[in-house]
Amino acid sequence: MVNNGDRNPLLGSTMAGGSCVISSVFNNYFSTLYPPVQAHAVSTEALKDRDSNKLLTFTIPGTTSDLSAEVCDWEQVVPHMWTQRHVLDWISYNVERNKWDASTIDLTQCEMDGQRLCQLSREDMRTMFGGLGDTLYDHLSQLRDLKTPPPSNSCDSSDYDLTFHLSEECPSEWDLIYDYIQCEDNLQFGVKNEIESDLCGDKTIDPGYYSDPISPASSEFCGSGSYSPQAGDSAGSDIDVDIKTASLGTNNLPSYNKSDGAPNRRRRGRPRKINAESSDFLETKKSKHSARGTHLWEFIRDILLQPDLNDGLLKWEDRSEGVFKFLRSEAVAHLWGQKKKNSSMTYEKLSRAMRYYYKREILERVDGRRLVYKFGKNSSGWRLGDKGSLGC
DNA sequence: TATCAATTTCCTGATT
DNA sequence: AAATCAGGAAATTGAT
Repeated sequence: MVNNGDRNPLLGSTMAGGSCVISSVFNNYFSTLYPPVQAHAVSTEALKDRDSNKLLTFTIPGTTSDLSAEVCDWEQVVPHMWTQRHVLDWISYNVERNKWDASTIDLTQCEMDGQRLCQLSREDMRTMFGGLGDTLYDHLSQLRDLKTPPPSNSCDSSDYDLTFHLSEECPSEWDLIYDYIQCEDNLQFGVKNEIESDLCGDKTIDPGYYSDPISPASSEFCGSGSYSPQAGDSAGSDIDVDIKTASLGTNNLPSYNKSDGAPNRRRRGRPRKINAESSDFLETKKSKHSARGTHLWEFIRDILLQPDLNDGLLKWEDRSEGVFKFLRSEAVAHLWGQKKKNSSMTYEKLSRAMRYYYKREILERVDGRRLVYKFGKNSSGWRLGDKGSLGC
C-alpha cells in the first residue's frame, strides 16, 4: 500500500514493475516537500486497538501522542482535516491501489489540504486526476461517510464520529475488510517506513528482502529510532526484525549464514518473529490467543463473494462449479500479504500455498488455464445457497 | 516443550 | 522472455 510516499512499505517489493515508477515519482515528490525528520518514540497506546473487535480509530491531529504529527497517516485523520501531506499520501495510496501510472498525474495539482480536497466535485477530480478522478472521488466519499453515524443495526456505532468497528457481529463487508486491512497495515508499516526513511534519508529498503542483520550490507541500516506497533500474530515482516532489533540495540540476532553465503539474502521460511523483549516493548496488537484467522482459501473465497467490492481482483468463471480466476494476481497477493502483515507476499508464493490445497482437496486443479482455480470438496461457503462466511 | 497445521520462502525445471 | 505452474525442501508461526 502506498501510504506515505517516502515511507512506502510495499512499492518496489511485491508489486509489478510499474509500481517502481509510482514509487519513485511520489518518493521524489515527498522528499522534496518533506525533508526527513527525526523519528520519535511512538506511543503504543495510540496504536493498539482496544479489543478483539478490531476497533480502528481516527484521531484528530495533535491529540494522540507523536504519532499523528510524525507519521501523518491519512487513515487516522478525518479527511477534512488532512494536511497537504495527508492528501499526497492518500493520492499515492490510490495510485498504488489502482496501479495507476503516477507519471500521468500532475503533482502540483496535489498540493492542497483536506478541506480543499473535500470541496472538489467529481468533475473537478476528473479534470485534475483524469481517469483516477472518479476513483479518488468515490474513495473520499467513502472515507467521509465513515464519519456519518450509520443507521442503527447490529454493528456497534458508539463513538462513531471517530471510530468504526469491524465487529464479529458484522464481519467481512469487503469495504470494511479492505479498510481494516489498509488501516492495520498503515499502523504496521507506515510507522516503520517513517522511521526507515527518516533515519535513512532517501534510502529505500526492500521489505521483502531484508538485509542480513549482521551482514555488512545491513550494517548500514540506521536505527536508533524507537518504534512501534506490532501485530501479535505471526508473520512479522522482515523489516520488523531489522527495525526492532536495530532500534533496541539487541545483539541476540541469529547468526545465521545462509549456505550460499550470499549477502542480502533472506533465509527460508516465514519471517522470524521478533523476540519477546522487543515484543513487550512494542506492544502487540492481537491477543496471544487470538484465532488464526481466515485461511488463504477463505480469504480468496470472501473476496469472490463480494463481487461489487473486490475491485476486479478475482472473478468467477463458473460460479456453480466453483471455478474462479485471478484477474490481478499480484494485487491479491499484496492484499493477502497485508492481512498477514507480510509485505513481501507475491503471487508466486501465494500460488504455492494454493497448490498445497490440491492435496487436501480444498482446491481442484484446472489444467491448462492460467490463474484459474476451482474450489474442491473440502472447501465451503462459496456455493450459491451455502451459508457463506460473509454477512451478519 | 513437543508436535502439528498452515503457511512462507526458496528453488529448479517445465509450460504457456 | 516473462509469467505462471509444479512440487520438493526447509523454515517459521500460532495453536494445542
